[in-house]
Amino acid sequence: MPELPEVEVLARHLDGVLRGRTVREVSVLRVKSTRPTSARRIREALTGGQFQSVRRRAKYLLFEIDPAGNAPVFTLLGHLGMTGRMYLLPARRRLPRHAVVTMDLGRHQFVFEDTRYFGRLTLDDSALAALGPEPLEVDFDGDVLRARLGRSRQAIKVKLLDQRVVGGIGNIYASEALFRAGISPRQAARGLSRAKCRALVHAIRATLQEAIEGGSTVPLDFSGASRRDGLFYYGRAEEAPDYYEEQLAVYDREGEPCLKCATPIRRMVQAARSTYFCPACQRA
DNA sequence: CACCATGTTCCTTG
DNA sequence: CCAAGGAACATGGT
Repeated sequence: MPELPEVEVLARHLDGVLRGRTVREVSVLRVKSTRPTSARRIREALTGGQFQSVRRRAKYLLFEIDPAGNAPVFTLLGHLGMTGRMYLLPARRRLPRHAVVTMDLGRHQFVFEDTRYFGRLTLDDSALAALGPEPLEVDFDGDVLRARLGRSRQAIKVKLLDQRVVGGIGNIYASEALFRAGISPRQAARGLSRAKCRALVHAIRATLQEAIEGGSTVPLDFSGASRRDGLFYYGRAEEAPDYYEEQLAVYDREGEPCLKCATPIRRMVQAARSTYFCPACQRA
């Protein structure tokens, strides 16, 4: 689920529901999910604290917390991994099987649920330092991307997944942006011209922005209680229109006609991940 | 049983 | 030292 647009939509939602709320109690049900911070440190840091804001950086959620007492404001870092969800439930509501961290907020409880345990809720923010630029910031342009690609011979698709190059793009939007820009996912990063880099940046921004808007205009169910939700699988309310399928031009559409030229979409594997592309619109 | 999955990190190889 | 590839992490769906 979670690439930049999904995390952005979730961050806006959580900011609205958490701002000003006080943490009465914290339960760490899976020690793994807070590492390297211990469960005890998480409890001590958060208990009695108040949420000031929730923001996003790349695929990370940043919870600004004003702690109990006179201690300075600090940041709690969240990452959803592949299957993480974060949402509020009424107090005392039964927890899902894979709840990993919960916080008692009074009438509600905050739930971090994570089936595969790849996600994190931690005080360790060291991962932020290595992140590349935010793709939606104005200073991210073709020349910035080109400089970050450097002399690498690696395929551009693989490079877009490298969070040090640019932050927030995942496997779905990497394929989508390359299709939109008409660039072959196999293209060596160092071989992209200035013009191609500009086109790619434009495609990345448009793709991410549209996904954010799509997620913002649809009623979302962040608990995923309604099954069967495509990309916003954390995600889309059952009665909502089938937004996801309509949005994605190539991802998970192997064998289906290209929306531009009707050539069958192909799937291939790069760096052990699926890449989808149109062999006609995205020539090497 | 086989294969696949929206992510990150670590180990190995060249 | 670096770049690149692949496995590992863990669970569930098809």
